[in-house]
Amino acid sequence: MGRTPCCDKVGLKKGPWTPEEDQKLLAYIDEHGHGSWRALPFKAGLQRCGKSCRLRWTNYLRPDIKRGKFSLQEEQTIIQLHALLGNRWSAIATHLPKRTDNEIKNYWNTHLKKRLTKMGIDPVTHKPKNEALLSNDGQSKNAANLSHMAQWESARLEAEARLVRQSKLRSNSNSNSFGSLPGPNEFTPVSNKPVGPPTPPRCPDILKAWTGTVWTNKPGEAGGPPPASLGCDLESPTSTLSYSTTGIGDNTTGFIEFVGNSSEGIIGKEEGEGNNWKGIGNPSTQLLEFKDGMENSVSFGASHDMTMTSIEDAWNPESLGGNDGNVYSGNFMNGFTELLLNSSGDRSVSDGGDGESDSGGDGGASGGGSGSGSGDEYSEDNKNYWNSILDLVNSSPSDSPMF
DNA sequence: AATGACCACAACCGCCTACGG
DNA sequence: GCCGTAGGCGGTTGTGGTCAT
Repeated sequence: MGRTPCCDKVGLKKGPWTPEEDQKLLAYIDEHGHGSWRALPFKAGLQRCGKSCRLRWTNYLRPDIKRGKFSLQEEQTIIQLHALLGNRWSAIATHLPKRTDNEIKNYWNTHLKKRLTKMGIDPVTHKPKNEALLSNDGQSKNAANLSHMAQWESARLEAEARLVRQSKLRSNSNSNSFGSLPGPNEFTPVSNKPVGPPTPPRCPDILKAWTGTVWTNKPGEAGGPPPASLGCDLESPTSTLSYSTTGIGDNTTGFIEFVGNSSEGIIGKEEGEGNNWKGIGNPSTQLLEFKDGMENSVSFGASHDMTMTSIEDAWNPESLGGNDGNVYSGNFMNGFTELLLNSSGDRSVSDGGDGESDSGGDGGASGGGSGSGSGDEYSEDNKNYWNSILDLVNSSPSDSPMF
């Protein structure tokens, strides 16, 4: 409040960086690390404020930044994560290695947002634009469920970020060489301030849990979850998940419990605004409980490889509006991606060569989002859209850096 | 060729939070 | 507990490039 901007000092340069300035900044950080950003400009001989230097470094000069066009998969990931997290660009960026939050934000605002709008999908809610006109019943129920899920994942990411911070604080044994590159938002080459090892992007566990809810069979079987090699194959062999609920969205209590063996500590948030986080346990048995205002509660742990027990009520096919008992009946590349790309009209699928045909059927927001149509169509569109998002999580290739 | 509209992206601004004294 | 500082985050603006007329 009322703090003077760091760039108010007379004589400090603003605006685009010159190659010379870039060179100075690079050379200085390469040799000394950035240390205190405030002191850096003077030491490096730059007529810039520290904040400007930091931004230039994190958004442009950092050696682990990938520049250029976003791949199809990156686009999918951004959309899917945005549907879950909203405009939390830094959180989204943690799932897109080598991309900065600023870059993702810009790309969203200039490309993806428009594309979704074109499709007739509200880029904020990721729902069909005039869904508000639709009747309630099952659809709003579904939306409520999805909203809940998004809340969970959002809260989980928040907790995960805390975990990272804590582990960074604990860690004091790693150098800051440029050789091993951490995630985009974790690169902190401070010479005298060791940082933790780069943490690989982690699987959004809760999404797996969501998708898991509709697996009716065992892994590998038809209707069952994909084998570990297809999803996130994270090493936490003793992790378990138990879940019981009488329905998300009603006033009874749902409960998920993750028990893991991660070596990381316990994280938790207590007494949020309307949401309560509770950290329970020790490094070998972690529990994180989330309660929302509706007395639903979910517990997370920093663990993976969950085993689902009972969850039908929350995420059975009916609650998602499916009739065939299989939410994953659509192939993502043939569904959501095509839907997206077709509507964009300015891109072509270049990888894999699939997904170019089969435009009929349940093609989601067909017709470029005409904005008219029956409630049933919207119901289908909405369903397909979200299913595709969930599908993406589920169908990420094993070598995907994202999940 | 000139000009204006539009687009893409780098950079800035202001607020918030964590942290140390 | 209070205060000041540093750093992070998300929204917005500025600027250069491209396209259409």
